[in-house]
Amino acid sequence: MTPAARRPRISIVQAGLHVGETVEIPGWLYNLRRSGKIAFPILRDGTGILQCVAVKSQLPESLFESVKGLTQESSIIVTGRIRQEPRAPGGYELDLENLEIFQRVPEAEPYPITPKEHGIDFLLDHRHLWLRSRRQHAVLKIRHEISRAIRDYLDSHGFTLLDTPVFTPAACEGTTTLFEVNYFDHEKVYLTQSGQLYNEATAMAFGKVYTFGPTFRAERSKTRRHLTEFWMVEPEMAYATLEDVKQVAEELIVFVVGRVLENRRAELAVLERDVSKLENIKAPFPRMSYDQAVELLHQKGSEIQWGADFGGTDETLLGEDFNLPVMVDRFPTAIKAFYMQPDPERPEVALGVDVLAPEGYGEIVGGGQRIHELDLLLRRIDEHGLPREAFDWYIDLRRFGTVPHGGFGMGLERCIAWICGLEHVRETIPFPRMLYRTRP
RNA sequence: UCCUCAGUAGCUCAAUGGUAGAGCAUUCGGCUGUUAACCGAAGGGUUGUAGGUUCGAGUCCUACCUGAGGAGCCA
Repeated sequence: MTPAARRPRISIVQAGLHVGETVEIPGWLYNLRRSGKIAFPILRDGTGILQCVAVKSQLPESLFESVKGLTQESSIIVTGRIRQEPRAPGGYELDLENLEIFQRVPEAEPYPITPKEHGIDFLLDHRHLWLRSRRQHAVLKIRHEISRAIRDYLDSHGFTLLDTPVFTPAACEGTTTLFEVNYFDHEKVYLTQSGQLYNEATAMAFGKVYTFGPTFRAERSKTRRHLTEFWMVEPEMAYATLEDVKQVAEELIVFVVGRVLENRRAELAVLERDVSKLENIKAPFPRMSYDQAVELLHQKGSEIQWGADFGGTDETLLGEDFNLPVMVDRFPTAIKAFYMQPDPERPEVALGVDVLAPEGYGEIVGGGQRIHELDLLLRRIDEHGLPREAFDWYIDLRRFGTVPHGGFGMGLERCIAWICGLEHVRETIPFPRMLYRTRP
C-alpha cells in the first residue's frame, strides 16, 4: 500500500467516532469464526475488541484465504469501514477490505491459551500471555484506575509524593520477615517492608507526604490474600491525630471506589462484579474499638482472647453485618509496632486503626498515630529489644520540633481484589511474586 | 514451618486392580451472520519421579518432586 492510500489509523475504543469511515486498526487476532464463504475475525488491540467481517464474494480470493487461515494472536493490521451492528459484540463492526499480517502464529505451535477453560497453574506459567485475555485486561485496567485515583486524591489534598528507599538497613517493624540483600559490604541491607519511618522524616519537612511503591515481606504465607512483593500507598501527616488518620483513610477509600464506578463500569461488567455493593460504599464507615470488636466476635462464636490479633475468619465475621469497610481502633499495645502511640488515658491500648474491607477481603488499611515524645520512644525501643543505634535518625525526629503525627498504609492489591470481587490477589498485579512462584 | 488436596494427550478432565478415553486446540473436508459457532474425519500418551505389593497397577503402599488451598504471620 502506498503512503498516499493509507487510511487513518485508530484504536478500537475510538470505533464509535468513525462510523461510516474507512480506517486502519493494528492489533492481534483474538478469535476467528468462519464458514465457507464468510469469516468473522475478532480483533483485539489493548483498548477493546472489534468484530470484523470478511465476505468471500466481495474480496479477492487470496485475501479471503489469508483471513480464513489466520491463527489466534497473530499480529495483524485490518483496514475497512466501520459500521453500527447490533449483532456484533460492542455494537460496531468493521467490513474488512484489506489485511496486513505482521506475524502469523504458526499452527505447529499454536497460541497456548485457548478460549476454553484452563487451570490456574497453567495460566500462571503463561502469565505473560494470560494478560491478553479479557478478564485480566479488565482487572489491570481497574488497577491502573485505582492507582491513579489514589494519587489524584492525595495530590489534591496537599500531600507531596516523596519516594522512600527500597534498600533499608533496618527493620521498620518486625525483624523476621525481611529479604536480605547480599551486596553491600559495610552493613546488612534488606528490601523495604514499609516506607513509614522515612515518611515520618519527610512529613516533618513537607507536612503531608506519601510514598507509593513496592514492598517486600518474607512471610511464608500461602493464601489468597498474600504476595511476597506488593504495592502499598502510605500517607503520613504532621500535626495529626488518630482521628485525622481515620478520616483520610475513609475519604480515600470512598474516593477510589467512586472513581472506579465512574470510569470502569465496562471492566466491572466483564468481571461480573455486583456494582450495587460498591455503590453502597459511602462515609461514614462503622467504627468500633478493639474491645468492642472482641465482644462482637464473642457474640458471633469466635474464641478470640483479648490481646490477640484477629485471624482471617475474625476479619470476615467483623465485616459481615455491615456492607461497608469497618474501622477498628485502639488495639492492644503489646501486639502493635514499637512506634505506635499508646492511648494516654489507657496505655495498654495503642492509637492504631485497621480498616477491614467488606465481603471477607480482610485488612486493607493499617495505621495510626506515632509516638512523638523522645523518652517514650526510647523506652518502647528498649522494651522491644531493638538497638537504639539502628534508629538514631528516627529518634532525632523527636529531638528537633517533634509534633503529634500519624498515617497509614493501604495495600493496593487487596483493594483491587475487593473492588474487582476476585478470589485471589495474584490476578491484581501483572506479574505476581509468591512463595513458590517467581516466573514469568 | 505445619495441615489438606492434586499431578493421565498442548489444555480441561474421565477411566470397579483387567485392551488409555472424551471435549477443546491442531490438520483435512463441509457450511453466507457467526457469538467459547457448528457438522464429519485424522494425528496426538514413558499416566510427575523412583521403588514396592500383585498373575496383572493410571488405580493399592512407601519415599521424593512439583503445584494448589488453608493455618500461623501480615497489607
